Amino acid sequence: MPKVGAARMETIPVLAEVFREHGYEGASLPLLGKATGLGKGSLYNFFPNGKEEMLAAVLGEIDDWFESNVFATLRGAPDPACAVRAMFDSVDDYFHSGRRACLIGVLAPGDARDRFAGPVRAYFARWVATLTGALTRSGRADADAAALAKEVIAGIQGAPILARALDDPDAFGRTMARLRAKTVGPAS
Amino acid sequence: MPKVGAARMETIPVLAEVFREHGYEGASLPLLGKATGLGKGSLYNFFPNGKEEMLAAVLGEIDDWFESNVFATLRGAPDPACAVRAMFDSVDDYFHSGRRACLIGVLAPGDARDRFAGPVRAYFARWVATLTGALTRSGRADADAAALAKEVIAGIQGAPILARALDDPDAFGRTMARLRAKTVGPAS
DNA sequence: GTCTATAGATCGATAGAC
DNA sequence: GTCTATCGATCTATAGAC
Repeated sequence: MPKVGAARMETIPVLAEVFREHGYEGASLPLLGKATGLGKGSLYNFFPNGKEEMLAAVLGEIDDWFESNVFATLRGAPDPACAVRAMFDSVDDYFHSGRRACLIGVLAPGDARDRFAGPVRAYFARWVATLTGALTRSGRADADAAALAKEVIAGIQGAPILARALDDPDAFGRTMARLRAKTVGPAS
Repeated sequence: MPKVGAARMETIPVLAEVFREHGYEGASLPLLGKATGLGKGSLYNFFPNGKEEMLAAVLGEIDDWFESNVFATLRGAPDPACAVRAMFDSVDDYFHSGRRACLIGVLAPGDARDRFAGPVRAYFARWVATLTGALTRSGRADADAAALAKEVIAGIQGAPILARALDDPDAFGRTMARLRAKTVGPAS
């Protein structure tokens, strides 16, 4: 049962950035403490199970953010094409226009992959399903919608990797624009 | 100056798989030793600078592999569209049809990113440049070719992430097929 | 060239003062 | 609730026997 509390909640985005920039193994407790301004004692007070619980809290918050800002709109919007456009805007915002690394990609290796495979898989499965649904309602055939959804999400995952490797955030924006145009036409 | 030798060269692909599966921080010397069947002494004999030199050797071999199997063909082939199709075949082979993680994505976080940013950037820049060239020669306008190249490479980076997260290698193959069709038409 | 032993540093986690 | 002190484990890297 996770603890709740304003102080604890405020640390989660800070912890998230450390995991993003250093990976799970690389995010040491001194590093996490320095970023949050808390000592180890305080961190263990908020997260009794240590790093594993910190990352779980981070993933939970990411999940909530996407549920509120992306999935809910994709599912419920009266105009599915408009919802997909909003998804691209939210994603661009989330990845800081290509300057922010993808936490999920960072969790790919190591123990973290094994321990968090379930939540990560659920997150992507939900994204694929809701995007496929919106594309279907916007008039695409089922099989085409599913394949396009996966292609778009793969592109969204790969674009920050390429943009950061090239040190060219613009590469992210242009790839997003192309994916958007391919799914629901040019930006509204 | 890197050492050379058959025994050293044979360890490099093994080291590569460990880095892929565990990341740079997670690939401990006991793990690397277990995978190669060598003790720490032997590893340091081959790679006096330790893990950093091991990863440099791995990246160098990946670079050579792409240079020989992908970039050279993209640059020199008389039929550029055919060369792009060959690129997709090579990439599918390289990523073991979506079951293999991308080492570059794994290096995104941590010290490894800072230390190897130069080679990683050069690798992607070369890929973008050679693919853009081939697409241009196949008849696309310069700006379109450059943007499409980045979109394709971003998709190639993201597809293994999605496929592995969903535990669905087929998602990789289908995304590759869509990207291929978009650039040079359906498989020959 | 390959091994074992070990140094020196850092890690995650705990205990206990305040 | 936040801190410091500290434990035991693990890590990278080195030294030296064979």
